Amino acid sequence: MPGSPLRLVDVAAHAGVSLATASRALTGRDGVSAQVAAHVRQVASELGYVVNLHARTLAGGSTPTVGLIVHEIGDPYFAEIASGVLRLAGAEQRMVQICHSGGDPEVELRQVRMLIAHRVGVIIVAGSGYTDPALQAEAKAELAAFRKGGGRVAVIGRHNLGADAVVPDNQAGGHAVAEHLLSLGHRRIAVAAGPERLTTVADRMTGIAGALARAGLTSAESPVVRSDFTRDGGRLAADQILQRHPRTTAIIALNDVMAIGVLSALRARGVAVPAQMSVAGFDDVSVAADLGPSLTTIRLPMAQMGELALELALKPPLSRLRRKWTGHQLVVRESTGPAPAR
Amino acid sequence: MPGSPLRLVDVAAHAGVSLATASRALTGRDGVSAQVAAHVRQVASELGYVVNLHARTLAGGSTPTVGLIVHEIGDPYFAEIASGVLRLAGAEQRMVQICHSGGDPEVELRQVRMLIAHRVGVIIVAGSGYTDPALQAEAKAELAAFRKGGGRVAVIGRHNLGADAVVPDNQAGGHAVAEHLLSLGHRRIAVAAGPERLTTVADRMTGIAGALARAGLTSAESPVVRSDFTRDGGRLAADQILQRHPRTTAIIALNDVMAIGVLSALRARGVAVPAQMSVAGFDDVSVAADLGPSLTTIRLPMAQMGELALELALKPPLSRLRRKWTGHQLVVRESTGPAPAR
DNA sequence: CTGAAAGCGCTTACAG
DNA sequence: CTGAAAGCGCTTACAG
Repeated sequence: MPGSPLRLVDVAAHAGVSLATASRALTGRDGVSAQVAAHVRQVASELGYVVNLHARTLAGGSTPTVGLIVHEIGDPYFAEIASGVLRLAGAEQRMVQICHSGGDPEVELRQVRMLIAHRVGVIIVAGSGYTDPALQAEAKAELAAFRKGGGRVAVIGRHNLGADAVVPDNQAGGHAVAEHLLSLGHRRIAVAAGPERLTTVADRMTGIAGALARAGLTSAESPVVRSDFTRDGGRLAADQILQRHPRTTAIIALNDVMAIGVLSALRARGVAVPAQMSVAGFDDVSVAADLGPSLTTIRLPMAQMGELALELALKPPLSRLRRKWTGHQLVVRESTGPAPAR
Repeated sequence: MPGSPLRLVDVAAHAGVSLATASRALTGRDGVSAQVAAHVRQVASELGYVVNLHARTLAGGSTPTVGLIVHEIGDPYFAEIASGVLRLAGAEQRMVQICHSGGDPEVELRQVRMLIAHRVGVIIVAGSGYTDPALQAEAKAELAAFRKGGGRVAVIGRHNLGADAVVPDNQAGGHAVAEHLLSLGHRRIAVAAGPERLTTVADRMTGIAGALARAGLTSAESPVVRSDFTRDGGRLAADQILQRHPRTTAIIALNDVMAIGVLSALRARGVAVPAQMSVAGFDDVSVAADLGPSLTTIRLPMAQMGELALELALKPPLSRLRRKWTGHQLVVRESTGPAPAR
């Protein structure tokens, strides 16, 4: 029965109450007797009434729509986060608008503005923050105004956005992978890193560098090669490491997608993993277990992080900022092994 | 400068024209001189004006928002399709609302209704159709009414939804994988299939069955094991094949995600791929090349399919239905090899 | 607790 | 080509 959608007046008429009363009943406002409210809701659901979101929003009601900003939805890290957000949003009867930032603070700002202009009720920024707070200063100001107007915000990662945050265990995770490789006897450990400006990269590096320094490795023994946070970036980084740091016996890629690129480059060059070179990643995207060889990595609960972020945003705001740490877990698989004897 | 958003009246005042003229200028309606229109647009962009979508939609204007229904965004097949949709939508200044159907026709119907109730302008249904048209009859009726009201619809896959469609080359692709395995000398080829009611499954099966029958394989030599269209489904199917059809030398999984599960189960059981068992998938998700062993599969251009679907939906509707075939490509990698000698 | 009325920011006939 | 006015379907002060 896909007829022309019925309006709140229709529901009101059926229920024998005024438009105002019907509105109050359905929005859960008080100012209606519980009986009348229940009756109206009953009638509405029997009629299959669905509020016109645009009318509601225009009239100043709250908007249930969630805006989610990711770097790139085709990246499994973000796809899994989005999956968590969608799951919870579905249960809460909320729609989710997803947009790409490409990991570019300017695009991110544009998307934030777009979402605000479209009057979403909730904004979730996933993906890394930027080590230079200036890069997010404008977005922070926009979001502050948005919150003042009743909007809700949560971020995933260490951002400078002044919002409740789900914070991945990046530093501790970095420490853990590095310790793992050291314990296998590696003393020449290279890092395939993503862009320097990302806090995710910086934090993981901090954890790794701390562990390596404590073990007495010099910077010549633990070179860092910068590249993109993508599969191709991983390939490039691996090639550079092989060329410039030929004594390397282990590579830590700062995320799994890069690690996949690293493995691919090593295979192309005929370098056996882990016999000649150990490789570790970060995130534990769902395919990590199925790679050839399966990937040792740090597990982060991406889908849960997405749910948690939405949950945070939906809670009544506190005067102080909330911060939820995700925890992490070292998952040892085939791609890491003892350092080759020399 | 995140102040309170400015309205069209403000732009009109700045430009020295009436509200109506400003509206016509910005929506591209005619009834304004080109000069005035250009001036208004200039002023609007200088002021950073962004239309209030809800007011526009309520007033009867067209809604730029795109609704995208996928089975599950965490599945790389859908993540890659979504990536294509988001890319084009971004270029067209459109927001995309994504929701999960879980591959369940009832949920799909509910989501279609939700999107219509939320007055999106475009609906894209990705994921397989259902072999039983009755399962989509209601959704088809809803979408027909939606289109009559000016809404635009496109689907990806062979649906019974009466809409323009991007149709993956499922049957021809199925034929091609089967031929590939036959050419390698396999005569005991099992299929790890997804749910029977999905047209994607049916079409891929048809292609495979045709090739196998032409080669003279009996149904005992080419058993079909049904399971979920997931990694776990693939594991289960592989275990069953090993148990009940021990002479099998090749397994075709009806999508890559299942193939990943098959590879995983075979590894757990110590079955060498491709020495003892060849494995092929379907889709060529981006990790297929990096699995251990890398996966022979049929490549479908997922991201492009997403773009194409949105492109179709955005074109002026034709009286007849449009149908775009995707093409396919057999990608041979390490997971398939000659049938083992007996 | 309930209802009549104003108003949210647009678009679109309707006049000129 | 341009403008004044009605109306989209809600919510929310404002009266009662």
